[in-house]
Amino acid sequence: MGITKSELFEKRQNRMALLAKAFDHPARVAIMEYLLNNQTCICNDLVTELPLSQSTINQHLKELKQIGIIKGEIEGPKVNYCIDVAVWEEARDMFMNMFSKPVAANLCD
Amino acid sequence: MGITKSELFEKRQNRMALLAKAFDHPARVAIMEYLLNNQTCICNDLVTELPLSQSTINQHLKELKQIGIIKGEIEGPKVNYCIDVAVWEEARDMFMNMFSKPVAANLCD
DNA sequence: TCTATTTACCGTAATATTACGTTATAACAG
DNA sequence: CTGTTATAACGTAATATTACGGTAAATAGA
Repeated sequence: MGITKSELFEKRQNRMALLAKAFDHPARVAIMEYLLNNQTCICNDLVTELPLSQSTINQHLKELKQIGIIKGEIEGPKVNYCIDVAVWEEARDMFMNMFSKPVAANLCD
Repeated sequence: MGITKSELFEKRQNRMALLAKAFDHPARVAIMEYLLNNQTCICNDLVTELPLSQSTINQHLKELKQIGIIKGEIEGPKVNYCIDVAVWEEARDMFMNMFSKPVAANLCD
């Protein structure tokens, strides 16, 4: 994107924005869902599963790893990816907290 | 961004990615939180509240409106913004569903 | 009518994202 | 050693995002 002035917002708001990025692209939603259903995967599993090239999928894995919500363990020539439970739970708590706030009935129509 | 090949993913995954965009920038998190706490707001409230220019804030409001998670009602020279409850609940359901799936203990370290 | 308030829109610059092809590397089987 | 498989890394092009200043339009009130 352009420059995001993250220094001007609360730490918590920046953190939530970062974690939301794990879900803000359909490929990353698909990858997270795959990991939820299969515990682990290697890049090639996703290449078979998703209609994207290996390099594109690898880029999404890299971004998810950068966010911290997944981890990769090198195992010979492969890398085993899995969800980082601590970060996953942090994200869950943040979204739960956001969505647990009461919302008034539509006030403008 | 670059081109997102949304036609290649499930409708649900594209929908989730869209809704996640309401939270993938700290300014939008701040706007959503402001609306949760105050029910409604006008653009100028946010200009006072947030360290961003009016045009930038207006752009974020436009994006949130495009996502559908907020609505705007014209009232004289002002526009009253509020959360669209139906879309909010759709987002809540999607994230709840995502985070309700059991996550295996870390399988790679 | 004049003015202040409020918002929307335009243009711009800088930067990030998405996607792919290509190439490099590392482990393993034969 | 060679070929296969798996992944990462590099370069690129196209497009989206973020942010701002400036400007225009619309309403409310003096």
